[in-house]
Amino acid sequence: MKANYLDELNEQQRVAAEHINGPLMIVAGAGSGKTKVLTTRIAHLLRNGVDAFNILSLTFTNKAAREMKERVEKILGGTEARNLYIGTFHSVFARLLRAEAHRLGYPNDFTIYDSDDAKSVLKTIINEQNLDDKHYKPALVYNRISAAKNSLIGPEEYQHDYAIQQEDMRANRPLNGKLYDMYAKRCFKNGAMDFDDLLFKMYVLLKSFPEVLHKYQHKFKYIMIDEYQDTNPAQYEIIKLLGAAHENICVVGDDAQSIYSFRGATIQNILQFEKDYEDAKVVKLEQNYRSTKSILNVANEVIANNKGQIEKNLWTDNADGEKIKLVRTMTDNEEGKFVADTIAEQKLRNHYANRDFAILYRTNAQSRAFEENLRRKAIPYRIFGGLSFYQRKEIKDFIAYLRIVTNPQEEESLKRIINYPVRGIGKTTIDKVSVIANEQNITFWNVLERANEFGFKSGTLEAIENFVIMIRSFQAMLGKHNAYDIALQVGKSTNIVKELFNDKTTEGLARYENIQELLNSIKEFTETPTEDGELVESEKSLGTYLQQITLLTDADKGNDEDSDVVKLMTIHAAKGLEFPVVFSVGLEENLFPSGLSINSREELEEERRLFYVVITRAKSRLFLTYANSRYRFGQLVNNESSRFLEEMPEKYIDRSYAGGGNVNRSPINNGGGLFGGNGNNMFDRMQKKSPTAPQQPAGPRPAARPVPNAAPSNHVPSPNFTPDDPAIMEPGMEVEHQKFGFGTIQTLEGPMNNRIATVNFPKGGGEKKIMLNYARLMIVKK
DNA sequence: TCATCCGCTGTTTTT
DNA sequence: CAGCGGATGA
Repeated sequence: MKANYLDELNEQQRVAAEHINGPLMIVAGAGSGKTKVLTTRIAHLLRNGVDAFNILSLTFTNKAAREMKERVEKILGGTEARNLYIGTFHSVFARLLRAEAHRLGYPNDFTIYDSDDAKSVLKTIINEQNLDDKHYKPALVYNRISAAKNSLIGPEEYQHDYAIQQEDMRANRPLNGKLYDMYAKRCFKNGAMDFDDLLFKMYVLLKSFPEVLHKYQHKFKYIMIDEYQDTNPAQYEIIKLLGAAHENICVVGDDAQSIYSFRGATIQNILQFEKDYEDAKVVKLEQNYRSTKSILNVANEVIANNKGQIEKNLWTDNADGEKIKLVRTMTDNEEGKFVADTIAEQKLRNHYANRDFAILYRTNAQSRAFEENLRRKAIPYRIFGGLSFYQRKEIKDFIAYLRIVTNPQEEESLKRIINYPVRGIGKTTIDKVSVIANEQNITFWNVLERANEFGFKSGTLEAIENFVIMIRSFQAMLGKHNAYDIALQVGKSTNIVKELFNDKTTEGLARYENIQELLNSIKEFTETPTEDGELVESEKSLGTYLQQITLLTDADKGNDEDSDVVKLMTIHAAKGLEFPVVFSVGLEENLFPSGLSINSREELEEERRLFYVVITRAKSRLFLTYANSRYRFGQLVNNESSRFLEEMPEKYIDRSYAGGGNVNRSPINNGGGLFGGNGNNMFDRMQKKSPTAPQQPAGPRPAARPVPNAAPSNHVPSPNFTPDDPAIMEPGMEVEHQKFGFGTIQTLEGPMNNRIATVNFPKGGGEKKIMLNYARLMIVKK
């Protein structure tokens, strides 16, 4: 261990890192070095005699967990660090449940359902109940169930809770509770837990088995929780139980970055920490080491619009840096083009590498315009999130086989593969098996095993029997062979690999490659040495592998973090990360803030925190972009700029960049040809397209609309019309306006960021007041 | 039983 | 503009 590990910390950081016993809350502002503090604190604990086996550190993402592990290893060296329990809530609990699930009546090799699996089960149940799945949409029902579980409300309680029942009645879905009950029973029968069960069942386990609780209380004497502001009631209660014996709970969080309430997180957990633990020590980390002053000041001012925060004053010693660039484009595609062009430009001009850029958006669907334009410019990029590798059809199909090998009672997967590849067991047969299974109260697999008892047609019976024999042959390999060998055998026996290999279409090829990648990942899994085998004996088993990958998101795939690519992801996915140059895109009403969140103060504040998060991802340069119109549902819709833009202090904003708020030209080529390069600038086109378009010509929504009223003269703008920066305009100059033609500036008034010019247009209707932020003028003669 | 085509419907955010 | 589910015909 490095001797001077505490030396690199500032005073507050050091106070936090040196705290050993008793509850501790670290309020860590964005970029204030909380990971450093956490990792140093772990080192400090060990230095002071705490056993690594007694430390539990919980994070929200695998990425955060991995980073923490790596950094701890750097301080400690690998061997000691290996004994620490560091992981996400979900993965750690899955691991514990793997050792204890039998107590709850689940197989220890229980299957973990991702949300697609869960919705699929729900859909089956809804249909079995003869309910309309257009009304009882699986996704909606799933959300209700998920919310309930995250609040530790079981099916019984759900059905007897008056308020909940009222809500469901009002939504005209009174049977949600019954569906919840049936869903829970079906999952149990399938030997499966969904994501929320990993928390819910963990709680039930600790609550119902005092000896288990005692065991883990004793084991985890020191508990640390990152991103505490994002914990939900289930997580909160589990932590409370686990920590009750020693109360060595250290939570780190930032209420300003709470962005997961849709997942049941409640900001109350962090706000109440001091009340929960009366002797809690509170340390605030207020120095930001990440961003420039401009960026940080904007972030601070924006977040000040939210109520009820923990008081803190985030500051930085860093340089002022450049102003934040605000850029408006006509369409989503132009937005993509602007970003790609600017990345190319910044690379040249400021010697950035691809990896220095991040494009961050509110919804995954926005990625396309950026992808296309980056590809066009041959800029390598990678999208994080979206459809996970493990959600692809061919991968899910293959994994379904593996799941059945370890857990044949799991019906969802069985139905997936029973006729894939096609082996003559169609829908009719599957339905029949389902009905028999329900009637006889046995599993789907049991029916298949005993197919000869149920009068299937001989051809069908034969197909079923062959299927059963094949699955059994895989199962026979368990224990004797590792996960990779079994997977290989599955690929061979089922002909899946060969079939995909022979499919020479582009999609077929891609699918083949994906399967190869899956096989490789399994191989890698079996060949990587285990981290520790303390709680689970066979870490390399197929069962472990399956549980692990379900909890993996696309962002976790591969450790190619160092690869030199531009990163695209949602703002949610970017939390905890930092980039030299950030593009925060799609800053429009109904998109960011989301149209679904603008009706309540709470939700709007969460969107604002999201805006805060995206701003604070940037180290030195930040671009904010929005488009006048973009495709949604295949339809072009007009957008107002985001209300959040109005909350930014004007003095840190540069609207002059490439046609943003003020002037439509690039500082580089001085010609506004950044987009399209057709010499036809955006403002020009917009005016021609819709002179009275409802959207504002530029800038965040102005209080009063400055559009000159009607009677536009038929002035045709000069072909080289390029608006100039209002800052350099002076009375007496001759200028051109797109509609009013040529004129002379009479007076200038108002602050720089909102200058109003009085211009006399001899042919354009005489004297006009022009708000320069919204209507552009080109200087003709000084 | 299976393949193809048409039409509908949906967009937050994630472990 | 997807992607999916349902209907339809072979």
